[in-house]
Amino acid sequence: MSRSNPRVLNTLERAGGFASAQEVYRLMQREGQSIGLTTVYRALQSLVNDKIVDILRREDGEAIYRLCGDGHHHHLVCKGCGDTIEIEGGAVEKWAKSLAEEHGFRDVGHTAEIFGLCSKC
Amino acid sequence: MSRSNPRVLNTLERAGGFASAQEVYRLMQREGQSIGLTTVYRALQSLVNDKIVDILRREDGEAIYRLCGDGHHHHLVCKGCGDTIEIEGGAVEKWAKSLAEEHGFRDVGHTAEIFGLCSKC
DNA sequence: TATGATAATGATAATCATTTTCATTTGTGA
DNA sequence: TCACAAATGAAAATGATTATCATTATCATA
Repeated sequence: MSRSNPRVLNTLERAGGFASAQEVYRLMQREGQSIGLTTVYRALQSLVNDKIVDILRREDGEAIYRLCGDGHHHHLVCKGCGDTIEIEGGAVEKWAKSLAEEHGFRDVGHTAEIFGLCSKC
Repeated sequence: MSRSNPRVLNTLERAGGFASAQEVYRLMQREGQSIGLTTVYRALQSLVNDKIVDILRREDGEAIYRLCGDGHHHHLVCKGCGDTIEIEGGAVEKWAKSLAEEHGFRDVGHTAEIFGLCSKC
């Protein structure tokens, strides 16, 4: 029942490990890969089940899938052109962990994104 | 131009200060209040602009509106029961601001939420 | 009190991401 | 080759949110 289509995973990787289902689909289309939107959704969902990717939300509620595992990082996103810069967030990691422990939370994750207008926009 | 309809705010309060637009609308309907869905959305959006309520997301992406006190803060949310704790994020504020400036971004905002399982769940 | 400008309202239609349905294709083992 | 289960994807359904646009309420002023 492993629907973790390798082409989808590969595309997500090449997208910087950070993209929505629609974006993965459009990217594959543009590259001439033949795939259906449904399959993209199913593959991504399967990757989430297998804990290979993480799911979080954009400001408008659209789901974005993120390769998780070792290199945990955050993003600086331009609201104008959508350009994204990956950044390290050491301070945030510690902040999140200590606060969660302080309140007796376990199995803790966090999201932290910065958005604004880049110099070009 | 203040569209912060007081009936909507009042309903959100009575809903425990934590509900989606659809829920606020359905609640008002059930109570026999005559109001349109559009107005509910506009009123909630206006309350967000006025920083009277906060917007965050359910796991399925639906927006939930949340009465908040003054001041910018973040949330520690339980994935099990939905219980939410408001927290200060001094470290995060500085982190976001300095990183954004470093990359030449302006008009900057950020999100930072921590989620996990609380001690009860 | 009329009048008119402006803001507020809400029914309806449009949008957009996501999920369901279902028929078809593909892979695999007998 | 045959049969059968899993995978695929086109198209329709769903559900939240937003845009349109005509109508209605407000309110200052003539």
